[in-house]
Amino acid sequence: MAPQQPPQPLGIQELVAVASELDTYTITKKVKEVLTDNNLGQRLFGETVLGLTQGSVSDLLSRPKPWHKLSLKGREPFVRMQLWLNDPHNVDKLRAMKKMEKKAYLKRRYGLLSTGSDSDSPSVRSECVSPALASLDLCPYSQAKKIRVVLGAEEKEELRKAYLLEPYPSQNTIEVLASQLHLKTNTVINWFHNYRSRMRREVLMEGLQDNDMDAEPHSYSPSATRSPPSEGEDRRPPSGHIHTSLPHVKQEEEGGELMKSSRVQCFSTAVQFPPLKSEHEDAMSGCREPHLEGDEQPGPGSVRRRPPEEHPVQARRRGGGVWEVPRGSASSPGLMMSVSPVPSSSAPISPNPPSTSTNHSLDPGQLQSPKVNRSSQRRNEKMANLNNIIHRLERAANREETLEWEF
DNA sequence: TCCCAGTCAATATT
DNA sequence: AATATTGACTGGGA
Repeated sequence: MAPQQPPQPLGIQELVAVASELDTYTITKKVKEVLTDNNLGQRLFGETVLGLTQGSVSDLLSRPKPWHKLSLKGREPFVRMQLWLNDPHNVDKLRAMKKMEKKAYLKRRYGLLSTGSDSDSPSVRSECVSPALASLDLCPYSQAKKIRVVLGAEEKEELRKAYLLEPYPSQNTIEVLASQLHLKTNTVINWFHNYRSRMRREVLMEGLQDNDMDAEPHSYSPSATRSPPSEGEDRRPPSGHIHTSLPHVKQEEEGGELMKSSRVQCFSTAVQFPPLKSEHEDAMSGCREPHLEGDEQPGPGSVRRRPPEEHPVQARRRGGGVWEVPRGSASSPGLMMSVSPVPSSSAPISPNPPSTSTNHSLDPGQLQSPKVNRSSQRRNEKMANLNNIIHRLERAANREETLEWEF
């Protein structure tokens, strides 16, 4: 479908490699803003621009990891986002794409041609009958949707407790847990992997935002126990430097630059990364400003449908359609994302050897290192503020309907 | 073989 | 309908 999407030969990777530090938080914030403002969904954006599925996009947008904590691969989506933000026609293209999808959908739906059967809208094609009974598989292709294991609240609670005691359970512990909870050992293993990983990220997020952001409680586990991974973590606050505000999407920036290297040609040459520091503020200048503005905006939904489903994943996977702005004219080899003098710790990830320490177990619940203190203090202030507002609202409301205001 | 970062994709929530 | 959550997988590194 994608209009002109020559697979986008790798190139991003090169870009990523030379990209200077990007402020992932600001980027995602901006992206969310643009998407909601224009009524564009994550699915469309993800599949078209990032080559990722909706769930991944949601995850990425809501809890971006700081640049220096990302691996090369992890940086890719952010580079794409930045590229997209810099593309003056980003929204138009996405809209066009949306329109095309809709058209295609209608076509299928009402058989304006295609192989009739309107029955296909959402994922039909799985005449394979119910995933459940109806034969375990049989269906040549569809391996009967894999049934998703859903851990019960109780099980999760147990696992969490176990995690607090042993973030890195031994094979034996795992076995015990598995049998105790009646789960497959793999499920337990996966759970620990996922939990550790998400917990880690959660902590990163705290350090990152904390600054602006509203007092939204973004806690990983809905229910109780939250345990900040006590790992050594060298976490640093936000990706510190980097200007706080991205240039408004469509704003021309000065110089043209682009890479025209034979294979990187796929990128909109006109685009360029934001004026990342470079200039003079070089090294540390950081500190984001307290800018906070409302982000998020309820974007009333609109047309949307399920993907045509070619092949679930594969289809788009392949750079399915990453923007590319032909325009090869005026180009100057420079990449733009200035490879700032200080690639910051070029190291993608900070290895924090978990293994070594066994003393992970501490009651995460409370103890917080000074670093966390600052943020929690801030949070408390915000909380207090919110409570205050709520309180006043309540009082105001009470004047009218006393009852309904039970919180 | 173990861990992790990234993702997918089925479900849950909004 | 759109977005968020989360168990399972994949590919890399040590």
